[in-house]
Amino acid sequence: MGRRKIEMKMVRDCNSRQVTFSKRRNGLFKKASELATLCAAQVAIVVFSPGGKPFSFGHPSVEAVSQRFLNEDSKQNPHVDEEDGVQNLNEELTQLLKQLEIEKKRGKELEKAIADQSTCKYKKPISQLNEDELMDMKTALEALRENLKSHVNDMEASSSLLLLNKATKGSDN
Amino acid sequence: MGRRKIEMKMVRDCNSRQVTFSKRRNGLFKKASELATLCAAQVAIVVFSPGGKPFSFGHPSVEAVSQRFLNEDSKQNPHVDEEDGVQNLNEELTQLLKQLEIEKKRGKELEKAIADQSTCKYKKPISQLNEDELMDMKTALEALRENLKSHVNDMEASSSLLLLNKATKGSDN
DNA sequence: AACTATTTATAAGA
DNA sequence: TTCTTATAAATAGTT
Repeated sequence: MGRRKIEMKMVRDCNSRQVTFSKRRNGLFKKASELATLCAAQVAIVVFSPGGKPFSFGHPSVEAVSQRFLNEDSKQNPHVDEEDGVQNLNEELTQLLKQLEIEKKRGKELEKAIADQSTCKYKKPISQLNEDELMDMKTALEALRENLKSHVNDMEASSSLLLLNKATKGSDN
Repeated sequence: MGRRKIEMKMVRDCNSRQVTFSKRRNGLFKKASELATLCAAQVAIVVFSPGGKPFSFGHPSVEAVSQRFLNEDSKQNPHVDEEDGVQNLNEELTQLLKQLEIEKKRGKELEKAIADQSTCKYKKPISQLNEDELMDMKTALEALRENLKSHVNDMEASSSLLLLNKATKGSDN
């Protein structure tokens, strides 16, 4: 979003990557702040820079939001308004299908990354890889994990939908 | 950022607030995703809507990033040198491998849970939902499960590869 | 859920 | 690093 459109791939140059990180981290935190203000929402963000340095944003605080999130998680009950059953279902389903589209796209890149690894591009010991090679490997692994994570999220959403069904169904049974 | 500039105060109208929340939440998560991709950064976001409904984004996962954040916190060891390439990257990889295991485990549990629920749920159509919705949902679920399987396989392969590398590296470190 | 008129974010460059 | 600026992207209000 600037002088040129950039590809959505890891920025190669170490310096540029750091600059991009700083700028975009600021942007992200600003957006989060606005979301919290405009919508009276609670937001928590934790980011690790490529070098492993932690940054965080929280409204009202990272800790408060985290705790609430963990509590909800242990409740096991998605708690959705029964009146809006179908409506919510549609929205969640739409969201879910959107995610699937994104994942399919990302899947292509993933295959490529895996292929690269398998074809002994990285058979050297890790300690002998140069920085770029390490970043490649790290990115490939993260992409892999991100891909699974998305599917896990999808499945969680589906799980919620199923629970919702159960609740809705229960009301007229 | 649209037809007009808006004041940075809570949106009064309940409906508008919900719309704004949805739009901006999507925007925030997209930005987070881009930051992760472009900069090889780890990001976790948790948001509660004005209605109290939780949403989250994580790369590689909310849990992984949170854990790492909490670890760093307890270590009270903020000595991270952004320029220290290989050493840090090795640590990153170790971290990622740990997280990989967590995700794999989690994914399998979810798969089982979904399987249990879906066999129970789809024996009978739910009266409040129309046929299209049900079909979509079923299709989505089936696709998701297949995708998860293949990606878990990918991850296992990749994980083995990296472990092999690490073992090799151990001998000369 | 789409569509634009605008505002905002930001990639390059200084 | 911080500022500038041309351009891409996000989004507020609208349909």
